[in-house]
Amino acid sequence: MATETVENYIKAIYVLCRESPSGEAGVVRLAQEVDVTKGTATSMIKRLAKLKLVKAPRYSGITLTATGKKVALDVLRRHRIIETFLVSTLNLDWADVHEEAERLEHALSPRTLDRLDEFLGRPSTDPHGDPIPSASGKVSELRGKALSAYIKGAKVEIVRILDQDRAFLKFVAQSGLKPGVCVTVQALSPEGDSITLQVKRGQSVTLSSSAAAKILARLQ
Amino acid sequence: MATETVENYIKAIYVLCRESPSGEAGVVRLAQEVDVTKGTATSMIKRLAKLKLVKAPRYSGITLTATGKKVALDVLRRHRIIETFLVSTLNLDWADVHEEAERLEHALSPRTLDRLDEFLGRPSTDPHGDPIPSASGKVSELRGKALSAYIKGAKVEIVRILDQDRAFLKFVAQSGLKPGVCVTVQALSPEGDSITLQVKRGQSVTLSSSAAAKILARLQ
DNA sequence: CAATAAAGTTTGAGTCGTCAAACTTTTGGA
DNA sequence: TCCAAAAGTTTGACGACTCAAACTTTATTG
Repeated sequence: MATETVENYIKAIYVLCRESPSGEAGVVRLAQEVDVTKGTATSMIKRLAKLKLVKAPRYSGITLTATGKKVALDVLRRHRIIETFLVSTLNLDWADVHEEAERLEHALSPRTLDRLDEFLGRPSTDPHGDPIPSASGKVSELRGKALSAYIKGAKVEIVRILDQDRAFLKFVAQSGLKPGVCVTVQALSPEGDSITLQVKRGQSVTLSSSAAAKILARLQ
Repeated sequence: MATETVENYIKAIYVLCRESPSGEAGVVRLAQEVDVTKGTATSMIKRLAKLKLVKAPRYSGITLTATGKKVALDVLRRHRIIETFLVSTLNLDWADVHEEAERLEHALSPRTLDRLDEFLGRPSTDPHGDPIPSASGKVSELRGKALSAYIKGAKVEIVRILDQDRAFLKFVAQSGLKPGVCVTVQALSPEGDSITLQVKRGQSVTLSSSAAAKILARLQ
């Protein structure tokens, strides 16, 4: 069984690979993500390579092996089920649950996880709209385009927020932009680099396009 | 903040002190409890003493300081609330939840714990009948005498099982002796060193008196 | 294309928690 | 009372994880 630290590295590598266009993770970003120095990250990567969880040619990008990917999806599944529980059952704040799940995800047996999943009604996404991998390790990474990609007048449903940063989530929630909410694109300002949304009658929000890029939505 | 390992040692010391007539814990028993060698236990005790969590004069008994006791009760509170959740909400087996709670208890923030406690309706005991310390660190260790202390014909209610061993709990549950259940003492056999209980009409169980000593009950 | 910045690696050292094995102190009978 | 067994301690070593700082390789850009 992978140690807690190993699981955290693997999860971070998975996320970084998703984010990067090349599909590879870098040492410096990884070190940031798991909050260690780059030297530490390098030496851990060596261990992960020895464990056959990652492929990491010297001075080159890091990728997960099939085994590594399995571990990552398993951790992610645990993480997202826990987040769902914390929000929908314990009514914890949407923006606060990430750190909490971060700790709990390593302490849950498969059996308890399954019971929790059952209790929650086998949800397919977590409160941020992130898809929950199946027990067998499948994820549907589809659904939605960035808000910034829609045209004026488009009526869309928010489906996912691509950022776990507390401050950002707090802002998003305050603006009423949780997954499931429907909004209309009211104005696009390429000069101002911003987008204005109507959330409800009489309530509208303006987002920078970098913020809008981290919010996925789909038509209607 | 105390590390996970430290918390485990403190919890074990607390439990051992309760059990022992002298109110002190010994190194060998402690080592058994946390599953390390006695040398390891000794060196950890030194660290705990440096942290002012225990008092441990050389070659003598271990006791918790006031701070240590606070830590112990805090861990115990987390442990027991989690056990309650696992049994009453997730319907996990009574006998299985101890190990699970053992891992989860270290990963729960105070806020989440409080929400969980609230969700469960602020229970005063866990599924084994063990009292849940209050958030401020109070426990009511009262309630009940060992089954073996009652006389023939006594009608009693099971209130607590003093053993977390899976096999024992499994047996106890199978016999229908969970906390809350009422039984009648049918026979006492000092020669056979056993006690026979009537659980329901037509169903009775015989326990060794050592087993009966680990089951607490109260009259009527 | 050279020089410098950025990315990545290595080295030496430290902490935490652990073990096995040798050792010392305490204790409970014969 | 004495002495083995039990309880407790010490020692030296190791694995997991970390850091700081020196170092090497790759990327960037003027």
